Amino acid sequence: MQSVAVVATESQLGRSENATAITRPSLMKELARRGVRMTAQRRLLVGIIQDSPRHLDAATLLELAKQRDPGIDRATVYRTIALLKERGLIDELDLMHIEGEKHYYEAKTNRDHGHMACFRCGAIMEYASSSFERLKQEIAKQSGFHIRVVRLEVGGFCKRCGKAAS
Amino acid sequence: MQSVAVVATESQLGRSENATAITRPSLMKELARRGVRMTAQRRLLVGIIQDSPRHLDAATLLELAKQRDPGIDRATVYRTIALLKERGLIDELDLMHIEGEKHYYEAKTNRDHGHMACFRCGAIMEYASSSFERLKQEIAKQSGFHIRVVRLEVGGFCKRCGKAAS
DNA sequence: CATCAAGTTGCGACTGAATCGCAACACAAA
DNA sequence: TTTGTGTTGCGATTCAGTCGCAACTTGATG
Repeated sequence: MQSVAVVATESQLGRSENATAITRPSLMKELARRGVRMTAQRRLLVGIIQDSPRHLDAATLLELAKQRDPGIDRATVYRTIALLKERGLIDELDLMHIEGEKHYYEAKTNRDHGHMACFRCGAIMEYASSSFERLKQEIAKQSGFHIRVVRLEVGGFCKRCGKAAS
Repeated sequence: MQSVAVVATESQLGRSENATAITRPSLMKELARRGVRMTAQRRLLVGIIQDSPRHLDAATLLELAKQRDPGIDRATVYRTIALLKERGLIDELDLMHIEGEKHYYEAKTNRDHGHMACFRCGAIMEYASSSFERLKQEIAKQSGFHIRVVRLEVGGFCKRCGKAAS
């Protein structure tokens, strides 16, 4: 049995060619479709999340948003994150708390993927594979659990840092 | 290809019979073996973690410890948790933040396992399987990543609650 | 078994993420 | 345009976790 994996650094996600491409459906359209009231602030925040090549934490998202709307408030950022999370449009990550206790967010992709965080250099890599999909199905089947969100995080040392350490 | 899984509720962990038993090596002995200085506080905290059938958060651990040593301090609890975490003797969980932002801890078992959290009833189930082991190995092999910790968390609805909802 | 340096504890002050109630405001349906 | 409902900004607040420091333990050593 072979499995095809997608291993990507943050900025490469979606450009991998050895497996099903990873894509992000439009958050804005999804919200409109579901009849969620759109405000200038939400459009701004959702746009930033959608277009970000990095995993954003709430404080960074606020900073980026302030560059375009200096009046935007922290509470609005948290409320918008909660909105997107409840509706399953973004995923929340801890990235193994590699840098403090904050949470990171990313627009949900068509394929679930895990995150590997290097304790030494801080690199974040994403990993999607058919084995991961199979594991999810197995969990659902064997336990009768109805899966809504999956979070797979791996901490350790990346190839480079693993070598450097030994 | 078949995989043998261990599905267990919190209190059943380790009593499953359809797969490799899940066991917890003695934290106390491990610490002694590694030459870590033992104090009354550490012995108390480590004992509580080791024997707990539940996943403990820092505040609960502090409460339990205070029943036997009222003078014990929050900072000591956090410092002991950090000590055990650094040495890879306990795992840190979020349990999908099903109840606030706190972290939960459990003594590391001989087998990695994921946690399923039911958004409706709050039940926590553990899941270990050979597919999970295979996925870990695949990740390590394909990306050259040296895995230290793995966290697999699944949020959704348990069998009961899934039925009740529909 | 007394000594003592190094490691650990308790304390209180502090940080930083996240939440809340409320009055002012904006959206979109009519 | 109007209007009611949902959203925002603000400031105060909560809550988990951290830190510096003086007092105290531990366990290695003679």
